[in-house]
Amino acid sequence: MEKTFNPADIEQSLYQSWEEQGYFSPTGEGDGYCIAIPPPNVTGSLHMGHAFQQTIMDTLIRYQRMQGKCALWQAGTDHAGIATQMVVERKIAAEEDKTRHDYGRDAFIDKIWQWKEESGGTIGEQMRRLGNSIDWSRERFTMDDGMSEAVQEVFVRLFEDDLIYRGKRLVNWDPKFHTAISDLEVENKDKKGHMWHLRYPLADGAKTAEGLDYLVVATTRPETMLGDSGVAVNPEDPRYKNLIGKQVLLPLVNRLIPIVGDDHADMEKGTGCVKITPAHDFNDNEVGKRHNLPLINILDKNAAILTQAEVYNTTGEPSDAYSTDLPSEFAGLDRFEARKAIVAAFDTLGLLVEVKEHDLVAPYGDRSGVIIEPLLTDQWYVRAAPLAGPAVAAVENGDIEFVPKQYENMYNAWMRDIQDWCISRQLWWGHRIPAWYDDNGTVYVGRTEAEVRAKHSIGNDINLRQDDDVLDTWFSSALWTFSTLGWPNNVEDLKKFHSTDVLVTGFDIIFFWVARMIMMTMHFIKDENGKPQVPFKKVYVTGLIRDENGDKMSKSKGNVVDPLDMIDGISLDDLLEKRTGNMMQPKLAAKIAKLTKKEYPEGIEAHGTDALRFTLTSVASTGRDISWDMKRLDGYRNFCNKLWNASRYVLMNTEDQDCGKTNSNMELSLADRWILGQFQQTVKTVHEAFDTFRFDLASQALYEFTWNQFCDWYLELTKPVLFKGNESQQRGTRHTLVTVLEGLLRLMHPIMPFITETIWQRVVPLTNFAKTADSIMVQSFPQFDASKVDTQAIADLEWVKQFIIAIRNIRGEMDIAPSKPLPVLLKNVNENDQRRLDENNQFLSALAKLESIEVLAQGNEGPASATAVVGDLSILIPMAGLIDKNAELARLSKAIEKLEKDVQRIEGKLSNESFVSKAPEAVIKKEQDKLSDAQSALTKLIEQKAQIAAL
RNA sequence: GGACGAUUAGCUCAGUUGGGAGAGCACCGCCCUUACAAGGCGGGGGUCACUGGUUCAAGCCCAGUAUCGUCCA
Repeated sequence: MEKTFNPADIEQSLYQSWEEQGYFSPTGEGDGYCIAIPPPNVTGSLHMGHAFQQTIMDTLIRYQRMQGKCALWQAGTDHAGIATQMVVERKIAAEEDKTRHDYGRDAFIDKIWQWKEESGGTIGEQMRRLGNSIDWSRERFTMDDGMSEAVQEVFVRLFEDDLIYRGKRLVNWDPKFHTAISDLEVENKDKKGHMWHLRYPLADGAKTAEGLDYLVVATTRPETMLGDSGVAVNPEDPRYKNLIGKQVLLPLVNRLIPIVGDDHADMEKGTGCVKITPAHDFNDNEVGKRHNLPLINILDKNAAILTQAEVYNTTGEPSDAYSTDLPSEFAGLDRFEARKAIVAAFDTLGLLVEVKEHDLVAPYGDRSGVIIEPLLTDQWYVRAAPLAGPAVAAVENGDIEFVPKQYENMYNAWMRDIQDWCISRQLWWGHRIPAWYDDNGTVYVGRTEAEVRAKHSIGNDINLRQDDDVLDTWFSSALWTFSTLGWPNNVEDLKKFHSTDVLVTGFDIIFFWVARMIMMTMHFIKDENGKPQVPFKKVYVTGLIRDENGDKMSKSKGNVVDPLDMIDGISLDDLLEKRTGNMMQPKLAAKIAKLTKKEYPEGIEAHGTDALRFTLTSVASTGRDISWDMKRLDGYRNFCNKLWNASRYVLMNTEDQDCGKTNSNMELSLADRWILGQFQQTVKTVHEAFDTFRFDLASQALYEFTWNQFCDWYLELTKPVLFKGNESQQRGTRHTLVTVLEGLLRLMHPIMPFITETIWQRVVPLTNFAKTADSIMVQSFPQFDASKVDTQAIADLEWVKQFIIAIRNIRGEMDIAPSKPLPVLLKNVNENDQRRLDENNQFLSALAKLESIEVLAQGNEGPASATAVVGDLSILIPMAGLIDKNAELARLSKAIEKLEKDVQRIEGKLSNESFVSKAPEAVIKKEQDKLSDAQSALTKLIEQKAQIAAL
């Protein structure tokens, strides 16, 4: 073996061979166990969130596979409507200077498929680098034939069940992408803006209570006044209530619009008068509905002012309630240009009362980054409320469980007042809506045009045109668990693997995806008794991985760390290029470069996949966010190296030697019996941790055992046996070495697949382990065996450790070279001590580096010595020529002080009457034992100090 | 404004029916001891955000305050 662990040498070839051997396929004899991956965006590349969640999924899958389950990790990607369309649009713009319209819809879609063939596999390749044991033969894509069929089927059935409808509604319109988006895709951000106070003259000589012939409305969006169809005042407002039913003459457009009384107008706020623009504001839309105000649309799909307005009644039918004329000077102006122009026009007319600074909340498209415009359009909706009922119940009754539990609150809160889901998108890339219109605009829904014609007896002479729109990508994602398993055609896998067992995901998509999957799945997938099936039994919610300062990682901040760069390493220059290469703004690039140089002056070293995975599991505690710490990754890389070298030691001492595989004539040392027991405890802890999704505790237990028990103590304890023991002792220890290491590797494998496989291949032939195939990943997972926990051995070895540590402590504090063998004298040796001494002389001498051990006769105080206490036993190291008197006095004083504090504290506790009378007996006993131990040690040290002081 | 979460060593974080404050990294001292210097041995370091309450006993339970974060309005 190499002297240092070099992950790059082993990872890729190992992965390839696993994949070729078909080890990722569900072949186990046991029950089905399935995890459906949250499908990454097909245009995406691997980020830390993926690495985090996928490490957890792979750990779970590998664990369950080794537990004998028929384990399937179902993977794939989603088609990411907007994102993918944009990528390809940018590509044809750059390469051919063409737009998608130059191509036309069909040719453009061909172009996207072509792009997908060439570049859609990127993230899959990256996922392989993580060691993910995904059954790639079952990889799915939300636009593939089977899934498209599922989408179509679901749409049609929901429509037939009256759970999908079409309507002209106000939607969140993205003026950059020219599509509607759902509520969830809107981010509301605080922003500094203005509040304009505009004067609206009253019509027909009406006057306010104060005798004014105008109203003043306050608005943050003056440009929308072109679409006003009313003014609202509070019905209780003494200033204006007499005006309800009267009209104002809308300036610039000279439109007579009514004054209505509505609670929406807040007397305390602004001027108390609110202009109502039902076609461009969600609140106004509600007010308009209540008062039957027409909707006047004044914006086109770019959010620029129309030449002619569109007027509709409240049911969305075209209306001639108002003229469609608009002032020509604003036509074609972008909404923000129009704002300036309209404010200027009001000013000119003397109708601008005042402009105030105002904090407002503006809606932004989460992908486009532009301000969303409420716009009146025809869209398709899923009726959410009926679907939400069973979905809420499933979480309530425990069919679905969130881990950690508190996320159930978040889920419930959202589900309680769930809004209908706008599912149509004005894009080309996606599942085209299976709806057709005749020339009268009547809509027919069906799987194909032929089906529609047949069902509704529409002859071929009648023209039918399919809806141009596609479905929201999340619509297909909502079917993920069952459509990937073959629904609606093949139900075999569905039987075996559905409901899936765990969903591992981030809290940020609980609404987008988790909730919708639950609703859709429960509506469509029923068990043999007709009971709705849940898509997954558990939802393990992870936190976000943030940068070292706790900031969210984002490209524009330039603080993104690529997991592959942690695996392979990257130079500073390459990292700078990666972070600033495609920046539009040079200023930002300079800032990012500076930050990067500061954070990673030497770039990033290679750490390997196993170290990355171990780091990720070790920070996976309870669903909270994680500030990424590169130092921790370094630490776990060192851990890999430690394991590597420990294995190197084991192999050096066992390969080509008799490890007791056939010869059972062997003697186990105390250390052997001890480490076997410690290993069992670790097995137990790891099981418990995995079963409760506490990957951090699993990692911690593995780390603690491997480094602090196996390496620091056990391997050292094998040296005296291997170097000086007899045949059967050596055989026993070799046997234990390979047995424990082999088991440990299997125990660690779910978290660290590569290093464990590599070492295991070398170790397993030396053991009696009956392997079932030629890879660690399909072997059985270690099971806890209480019979192998030898409590006597554990107690004895703890004593041995205490003894050794006591001497090392004196060595360390007294600056005695580790190479200097020490003579040791012992006082107060009881029977048990004597037995332990006799049995472990060799261990003690070797690990504490002793020249001799001598038990002093009763009453013999011994020479002036440095002293330590283990139980009743006093350990003396003669000072002569070795130890400075004052140094030893200082050391003793320190130890005495510490003990005195302990004694004082415990005495205080025990002398407290109410403690003694009320605390459980076990607790009191423990305190009493602690006290007598401390007192006894204290007495010994005080005596010792006096003796030395007297010298 | 409402809900939830967080606040523990210099940093990143554990702390599971309330009963001895922990880990990794960083820090200090000694050591190239035949698995490992990406190492070994030893050591220092915390008013568990604050205030009050319950209890024999509070990092943990309760109430309030502060700061930060997230979601919702």
